Amino acid sequence: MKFDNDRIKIDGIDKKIIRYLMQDARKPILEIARKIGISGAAIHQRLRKLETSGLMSGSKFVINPKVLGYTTMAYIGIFLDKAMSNPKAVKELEKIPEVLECHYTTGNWSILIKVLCKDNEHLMHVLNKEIQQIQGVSRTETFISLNQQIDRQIQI
Amino acid sequence: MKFDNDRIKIDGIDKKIIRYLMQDARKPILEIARKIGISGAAIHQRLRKLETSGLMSGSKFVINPKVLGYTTMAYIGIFLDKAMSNPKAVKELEKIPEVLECHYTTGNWSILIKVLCKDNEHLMHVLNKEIQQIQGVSRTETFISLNQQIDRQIQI
DNA sequence: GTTGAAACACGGAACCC
DNA sequence: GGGTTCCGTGTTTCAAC
Repeated sequence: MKFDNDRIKIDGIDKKIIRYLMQDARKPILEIARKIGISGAAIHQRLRKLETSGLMSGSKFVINPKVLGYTTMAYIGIFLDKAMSNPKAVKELEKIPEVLECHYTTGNWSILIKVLCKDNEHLMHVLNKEIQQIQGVSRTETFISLNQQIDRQIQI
Repeated sequence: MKFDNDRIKIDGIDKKIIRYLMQDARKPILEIARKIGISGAAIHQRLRKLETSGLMSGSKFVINPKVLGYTTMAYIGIFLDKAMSNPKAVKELEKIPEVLECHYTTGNWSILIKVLCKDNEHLMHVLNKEIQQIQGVSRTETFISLNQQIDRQIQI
């Protein structure tokens, strides 16, 4: 990736704006303007600057998977055969909707993924019928998240 | 957590609305209305229903940590002494801003965390000077993410 | 940085099917 | 229950200062 600037100047006002929008992306800009004490147009200009700089890469509506019945989160370390081309495995993992994250990692495994399933049975299915079926996957290690205590973005 | 309904009915229109807002929380509702082909007020009503149901738990502005120089992501498995009360360790982890996620997990470790650092030196500091200093932490295993290939929410 | 103004979006009320 | 239109209020997004 390439950005306009690898060194972006962010002053205290920028930080305040970002902090407000990081916790609620739909917060009206005018409301933030009133709280900070500058005009809405000024915030608008700063936001445009932050967007073109690449720092703000968009906004997401966060949904609560528990309401949909997704209560079982797990991390799975995947061992791949040496012969297997890793990108091919990632392409297959991408097709599995339960896979939320996928990392190439140092250490024991080739790949570490995060999956979200409805229950243990669902997880079992994803493991045996989806992940283990991918060509090149030799072995997996599963760590079920019993309870997620922290979930946040980097602080500004 | 308790919700109005554990079984929420979500029809095709709801799904479309959610999908639009999941990729851009600031997308104007009227714009979505035009694309779907119903009135803005109808979308507004559906959104209120989805919000009270607990499914939409808010919106977040996503920032790109790379622009701030945070390029090293890692997962760290933490072994805790049996004597240690885990919640106390989590409280200490919460104070470390580089810690983005924290899970109690099944398997080898007591806790699995995700950290985001500027570089390996920074990660080293967090490991040795922050995490290892927490009372009850006996040993850690670190897996550096060389490349994150997938990062998404659950599909609707 | 500000103001001002036009265009637009939001969110309620009243209503229809 | 859903959907619609109408409308006052508030917000976004310009340009000009």
